[in-house]
Amino acid sequence: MNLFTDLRALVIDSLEAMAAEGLLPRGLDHANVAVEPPRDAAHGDMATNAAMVLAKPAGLKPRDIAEALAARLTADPRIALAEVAGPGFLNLRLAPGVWQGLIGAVLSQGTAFGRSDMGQGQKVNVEYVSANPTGPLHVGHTRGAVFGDALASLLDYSGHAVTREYYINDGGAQVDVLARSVYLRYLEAHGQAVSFEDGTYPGDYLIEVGEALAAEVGTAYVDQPEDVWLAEIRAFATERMMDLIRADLAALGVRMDVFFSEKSLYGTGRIEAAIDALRAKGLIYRGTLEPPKGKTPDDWEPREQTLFKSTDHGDDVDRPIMKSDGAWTYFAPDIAYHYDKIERGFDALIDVFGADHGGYVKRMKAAVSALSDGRVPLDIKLTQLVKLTKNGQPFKMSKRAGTFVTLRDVVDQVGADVTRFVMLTRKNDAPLDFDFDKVLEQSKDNPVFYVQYAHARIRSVLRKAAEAGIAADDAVLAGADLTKLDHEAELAVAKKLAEWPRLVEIAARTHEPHRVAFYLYELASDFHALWNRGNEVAGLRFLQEGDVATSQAKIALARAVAVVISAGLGILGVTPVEEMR
RNA sequence: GCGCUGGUAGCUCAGUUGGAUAGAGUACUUGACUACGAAUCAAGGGGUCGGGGGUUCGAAUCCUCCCCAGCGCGCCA
Repeated sequence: MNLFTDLRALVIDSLEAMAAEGLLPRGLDHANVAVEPPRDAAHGDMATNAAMVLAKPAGLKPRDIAEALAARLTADPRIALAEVAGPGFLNLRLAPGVWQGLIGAVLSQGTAFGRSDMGQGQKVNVEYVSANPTGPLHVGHTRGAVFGDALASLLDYSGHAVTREYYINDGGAQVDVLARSVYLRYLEAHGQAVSFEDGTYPGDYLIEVGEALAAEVGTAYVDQPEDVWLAEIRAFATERMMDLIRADLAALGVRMDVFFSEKSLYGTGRIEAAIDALRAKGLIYRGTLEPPKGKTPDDWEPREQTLFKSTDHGDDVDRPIMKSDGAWTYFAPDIAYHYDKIERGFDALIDVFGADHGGYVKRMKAAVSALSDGRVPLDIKLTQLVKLTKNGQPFKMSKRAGTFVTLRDVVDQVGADVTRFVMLTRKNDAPLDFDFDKVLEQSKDNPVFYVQYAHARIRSVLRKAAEAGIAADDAVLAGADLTKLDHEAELAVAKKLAEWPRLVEIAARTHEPHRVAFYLYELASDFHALWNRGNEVAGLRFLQEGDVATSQAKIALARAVAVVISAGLGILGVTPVEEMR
């Protein structure tokens, strides 16, 4: 139930009726007609720009159109008042029954209130995290993980068929480095002294992997050349790292549908097939790239390479897909991977990358555009850095990795729910400050607490109602006499609830789950405001002594707020709390 | 040099396919607990929306040119 789309439909119907009567030209384009909540509540509950949008094509004055439209709209029982304002806005005030009906709808639909069929079952693939399987996840991954996961949930909630996917970079040189690092730990487990040179990974987390390997193969690899053990240890270590990463994700409450191995693309003809698909479109050629202007590398020398003509699909320069030694560049398997997604039949692709991969966006979009002939849109969301602080001081510590703060460090300290919510209190492409003290602070400038507190207060009301013997399960509340909710302070909260389905669609369309977090904060704020007005106006308290019917109506409102908070937190992957501790 | 992402109140940030007088939090000032949880609420001041130009009935939002910051820029993924 989305009141805004309902009312927009009413406006469009009215405009068409006016056209039929000759008040407006026929066949006007209504695409830009909007019905929105006005910024200023004094302007009513909803406003439409219809008259201003249509004035020019209709050759009429905006206010004349608005007057005629107003007269027609007021015939609908939902419209209490329609008045023309400003340059031609039509401000609508809705009948109280509309808002009361909305509360009933929330209670009968539960957290499904706000679900949308906007996606129409479209198959969407959301790829996120995709960290190299060389160690535990760190804070940067945490933000991407939370963002991707919430975005996936949001798309699901708005009617898309979502696949959550992780691309395992197990095909490149970095897993060889991992294998060598584990080999050193393996030797260490056999009592040898080792040192981590040549960029090998010194983190403690590989100690147990080396020990496990030693337990499994004994001394078989000791003093053996690399070609004896590299492939074996690489497979062993990669598997261990993925176990570690899966456990990290689980600790954060992130569950993937698909783990896709880069390695599975090699030696199977799949990369070749993808490149051939591009070649068939005339997009693969041998050529030499110009050096970047203004920044020629010292060791630059012209080199002929196999290139992908990505400039045909919006990129700035063509991109190499094969090294001079004949091996694929990292871009080639990525092309093959996205080709695979396209062939799996997804209608839309989303990749969540760290901001340091920003330079990769255009070529990836070009590849998907080329491979799908422009049919499959690829949106790439970049997540900016997380600046960790504690007491305002830069925070650098890791129990396990030595050099970086891990996902586990964060979750262990503040919990998964707080981590997730805080990570979503910024737009994905803006840097995020994460203060270990602040996020646990119990005050209104901590959104996590503020929203949870509102939910806890509502649960408290329900407990009090139970003590007072007032029936307050959702079925009873949905059937309560909601016409008793007629105070403007109460209706204001109902109006905020009415925005939820609209907010969901906007957030889903823009791929911006942070909007959910901000909405929840606003909803909580409206609820806290109503709560406090009960201090002065006894009639606004949720429990009305000796008046079960009125109490039930007011509890219904509170419960509806809790339902929407639960729905929103559900999208963010956060569990609503019963009480604050 | 080019590209991407940002620049909004002292500080941290929102801002709806372009909509009315640009909003929160914080900080500062002042008020509200015989109350369903005052961990909350109410009120006040605080702005060249980085700058110029353009499109539009209307621009923080779209176009263009500059300034500043972060990131990236041919065989690393």
